[in-house]
Amino acid sequence: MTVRTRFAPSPTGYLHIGGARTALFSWAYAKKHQGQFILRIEDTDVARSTPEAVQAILDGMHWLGLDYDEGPFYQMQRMEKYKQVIQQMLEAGTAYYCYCSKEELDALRESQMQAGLKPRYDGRWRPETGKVLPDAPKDIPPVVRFKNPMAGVVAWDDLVKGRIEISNAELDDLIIARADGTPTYNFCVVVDDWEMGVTHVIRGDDHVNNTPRQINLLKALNAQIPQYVHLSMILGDDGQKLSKRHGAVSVMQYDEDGYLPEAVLNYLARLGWSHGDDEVFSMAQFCQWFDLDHITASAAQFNTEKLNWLNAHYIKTMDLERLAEIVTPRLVKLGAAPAASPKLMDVLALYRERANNLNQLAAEIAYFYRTPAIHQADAEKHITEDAMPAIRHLYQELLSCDWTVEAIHKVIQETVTQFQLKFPKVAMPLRVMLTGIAQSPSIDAVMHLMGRELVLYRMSVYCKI
RNA sequence: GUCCCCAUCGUCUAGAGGCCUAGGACACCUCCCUUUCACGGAGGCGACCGGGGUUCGAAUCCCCGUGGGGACGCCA
Repeated sequence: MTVRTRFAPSPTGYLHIGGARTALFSWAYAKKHQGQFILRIEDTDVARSTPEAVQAILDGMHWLGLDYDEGPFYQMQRMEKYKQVIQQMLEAGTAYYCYCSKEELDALRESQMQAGLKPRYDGRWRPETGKVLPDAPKDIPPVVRFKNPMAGVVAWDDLVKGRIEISNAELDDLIIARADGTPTYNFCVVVDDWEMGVTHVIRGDDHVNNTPRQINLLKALNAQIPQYVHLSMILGDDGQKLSKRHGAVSVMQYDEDGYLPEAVLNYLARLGWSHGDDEVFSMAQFCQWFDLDHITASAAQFNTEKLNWLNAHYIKTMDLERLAEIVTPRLVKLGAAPAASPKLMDVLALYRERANNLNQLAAEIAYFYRTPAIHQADAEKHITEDAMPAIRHLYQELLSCDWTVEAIHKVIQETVTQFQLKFPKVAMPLRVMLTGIAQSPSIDAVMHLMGRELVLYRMSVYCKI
């Protein structure tokens, strides 16, 4: 039997980091077993679902490169199927109409909570042999409830958490169709997973409580029960639960913040899963290695610093041409359109090991393509009167020396020697004049990249020549 | 409240009863490299939640406790 997994987000917000990891694991598991990965949009909550959220999820998946073999399927487009199954269940007696009003149910829940009980539907409209049901009120449109077994336990061997058993006494008759006829989440999931032949349900562990209900539903439909894989949640950097109000950001925000998708993916892959001591690996490698046995059952705290490290690693090692492509728009945003000279790829080759995100990288090289912003404190500290004679001399020498890193270095060295200074005494003011700040790669390499004309121009501003 | 889940360095984790004096990675600290900042290299700091069992032997298995989390919707 081929493996079929799915990612089934509800379009009520963007794709966040937890959802992304769930999608990644589902995707990888399908890839690993040459199976299919299905994308299904669970949009039955019409009030909260939006087309913008659908697009945001699609964008997030695309940015991460999580491609799907089937879908996206939209549950709202599958209404006929659901209604058909509900009708069958009604006829088979595995579901029934319930005429309780919302107010009635709220009151019931309230009183049960008061009494210290688990709030549950009390089965007042559940048909039972020998039981007399009240007359159906004409003014209340009924919901449809599933007739959950009263006795026994539901059990499954969760591929992450191990065996989980829940007593049916803990469960109540859940609503599978609202008063307006639209089916509800647990029911749609069951019908879809069944019909789409999903073999492994990989999802967040906030769904473990839904699993026994879904299994009962599946059994009532005589459907095959899939394997369940419940992933524990991802906590924020501060150890707190991620929520819309607190720290849960769109994966697209990572793009905006200068992260590479391969870094985010690699980071996520290692969050809650491991392969010995391996930390850095490609998605191709991940798909070969990925297994359910090494998924952690406990919650994992997100660590931005480790993500930064991975991001830096990928910036340092990725294809230069692609790096240039990605950095260009970020430079433009800073008002520094990359020009013909110096070649962006050459600049990046020298600078990329210094940055751990793309925005920072763009900001660091911007002065090649626009006037540098002079850092006042650095300027005051390094561009001092006693350094100026040497700088002026150097300016003259640079007018005509060979324009190679070695030649430039030699000229600076000779100047330093001639004026009996330490190397930094000349290099630091030079650095600030050319770049605006006191940190840069090797100054001769920077000058070489910058070109004679620009170097002399920026020096001249200070040399009063 | 009821049910369910979880528990190794600050963080992500390795660990399937002896290989554990508990390994790796991020972060942090020191040193080296160096012309500044980085990168890189070499070291260092640092953990099995507590208590009982089982066993010749427990981070690993069992029980209890504690702590954390989740679920209890005509949301998904």
